[in-house]
Amino acid sequence: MKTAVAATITTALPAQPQHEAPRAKVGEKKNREVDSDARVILHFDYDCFYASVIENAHPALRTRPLGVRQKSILATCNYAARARGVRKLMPVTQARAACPDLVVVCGEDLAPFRDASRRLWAFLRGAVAGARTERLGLDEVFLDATAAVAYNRALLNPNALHDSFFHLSAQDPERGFTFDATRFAGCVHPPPGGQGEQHAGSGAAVLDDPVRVRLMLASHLAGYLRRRLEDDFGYTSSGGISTNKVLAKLAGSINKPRNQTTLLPVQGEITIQEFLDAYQIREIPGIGSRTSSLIADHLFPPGKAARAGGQEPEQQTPSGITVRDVLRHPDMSPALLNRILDRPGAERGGGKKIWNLLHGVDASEVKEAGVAPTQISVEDTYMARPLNTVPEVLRELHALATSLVRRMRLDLTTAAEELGDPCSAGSAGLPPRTQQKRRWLAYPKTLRLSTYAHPGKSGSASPTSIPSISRISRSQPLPSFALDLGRPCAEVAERLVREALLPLFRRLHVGRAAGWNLALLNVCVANMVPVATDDGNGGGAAGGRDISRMFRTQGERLREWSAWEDDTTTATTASPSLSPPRGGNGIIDGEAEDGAAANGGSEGTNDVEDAGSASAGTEVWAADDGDSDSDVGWEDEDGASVAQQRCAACGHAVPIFAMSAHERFHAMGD
DNA sequence: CAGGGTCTAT
DNA sequence: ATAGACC
Repeated sequence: MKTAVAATITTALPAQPQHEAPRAKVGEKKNREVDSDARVILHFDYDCFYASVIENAHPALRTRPLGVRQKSILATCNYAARARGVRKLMPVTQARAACPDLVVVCGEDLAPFRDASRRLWAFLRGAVAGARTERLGLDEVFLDATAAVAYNRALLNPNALHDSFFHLSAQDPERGFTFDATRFAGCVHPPPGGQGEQHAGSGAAVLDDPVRVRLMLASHLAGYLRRRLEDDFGYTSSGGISTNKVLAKLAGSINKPRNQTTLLPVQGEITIQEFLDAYQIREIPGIGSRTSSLIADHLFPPGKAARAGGQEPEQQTPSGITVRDVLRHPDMSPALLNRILDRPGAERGGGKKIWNLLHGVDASEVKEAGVAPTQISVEDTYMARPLNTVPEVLRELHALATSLVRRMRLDLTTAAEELGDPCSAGSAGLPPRTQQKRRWLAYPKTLRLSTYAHPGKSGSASPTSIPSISRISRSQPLPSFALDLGRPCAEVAERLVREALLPLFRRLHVGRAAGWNLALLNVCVANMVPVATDDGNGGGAAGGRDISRMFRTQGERLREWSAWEDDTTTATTASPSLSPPRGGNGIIDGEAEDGAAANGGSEGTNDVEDAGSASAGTEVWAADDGDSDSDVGWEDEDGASVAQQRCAACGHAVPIFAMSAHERFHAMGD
């Protein structure tokens, strides 16, 4: 049946062009590596992610200006706060000055963010058969939808474009959504209407340009996925749709909160290049601060004439140098960039890579990440009061080691499914009180300790531009007792400190017995070795995702889509609900405790005082927990109210989609 | 500045 | 094994 549907529609369509000629590209004659527009890449960026996680756990905060604090700065803030002048990375004091009733929540424990990120990612990776997904940090995801888009393009019926159906799986024809193929979903850049552009509405005319059709289809896919992220999980996002990663990401930033943009490369380089030209080079993903300043310094040597903008000698940070400035520079070429960027440790084809990025060319693939991380690290900074004595260092090492061991157990183990033991068949109710048996998915071979000395004190370096003399590290094999699941985290951690971390510390700081002025400690495990499993593929890196490889070649994609193995198992097991075995606090408690803790001394005080005297902080928490309702009703865009449930634990009214997140926070606090 | 994380080059 | 660059 399923195949019948597909086959019918397929044969009703004219055969696909065997190969679409790649557009001519900058530097095409030199090099074949320039990417054709063959791919379709989506980029998702969850709007102010940390703040959204907090809001989902405490919906009453949604309507209030909210900032998420890490140490003394705001890691992020919601849009209500931004409307009142609060910005990302703004010092807390400054933010409070700008917005006195700002609600500030501590975001130093990343566990809730990590958890939310993983669930959203699990959804995205299971949503589109044959797609590969890559996570960038906690709040961004790339999705290579080339195969799915090709499949759906072949199924398009030119006579019923308004009533199209996007298939998310070739196996299950029911899985998908309807859409209007005569238009794009969301915004398009450059905006329609310019140049000699046809209006998109005119029937099959739209189908003429293959790249355009693919991106149109992809825009609907992105729109659908974003809607589900919002409706099912409570997370709004910004989406970018284009033909490679760098363009997709840039596209997504054009229309920021809760919107999406499809970047059309179709009018040839001119459009794309004009679009890119105005960006400061630092804003191009893949061009970091180091590269930017090397280029800026070369083009406009410091101490010489002012720049095009005629600005004052600003910080060298944003540099003001635009893509156009670089590309218009006399003699500019990949080779010149290579020379500019050449330094010990520099990437080999570095100049060419930057050159390509500046032209919107990016051949890098969307890398499907493994289930297990390749590295786990835990760190804390001590800018306000650097560490100088052995007892201080020991105390911090112990704290770090404890959370490291906890993280290892959380992220590197999985519930052990006893293969020959169907005892656990009644799995709905786990055996009460018994520890869930866990098994290592992968284990780290290496333990590393890094430190870095306070820049301002005694170790004089120019604090502004060069963070060069920063981290130093030593590593050694991870002792095997670290993998002992039978002992409490704290016990393992203690032994780890004594037998491994302290020796590493001595190796790092030979000579001085004290007085290191340490502003940072980082403990890390790395070099993960996948543990073999019975299911045929190693539990680690690429496990189980090889199948997506099958969809890469154009010629075979249809057949492969039809041959797609049932992916429902992967989809459902992809969202592991590891119950957090943490004894920690909810975020709110964490904030209160943070302020009261003896630990920091310096930065906690502000929060406590503010919370106590200034109305904002505590009031909200109190109202949030106890008083069930001054609650502003939940409304969606049109003002219709959103279905809510009462939380059994706290009685708070919570939108249904947010309930699971809300409950998790209770679970963590208890 | 924060707290992580990934990849690359020696 | 260690550092650097990017996010």
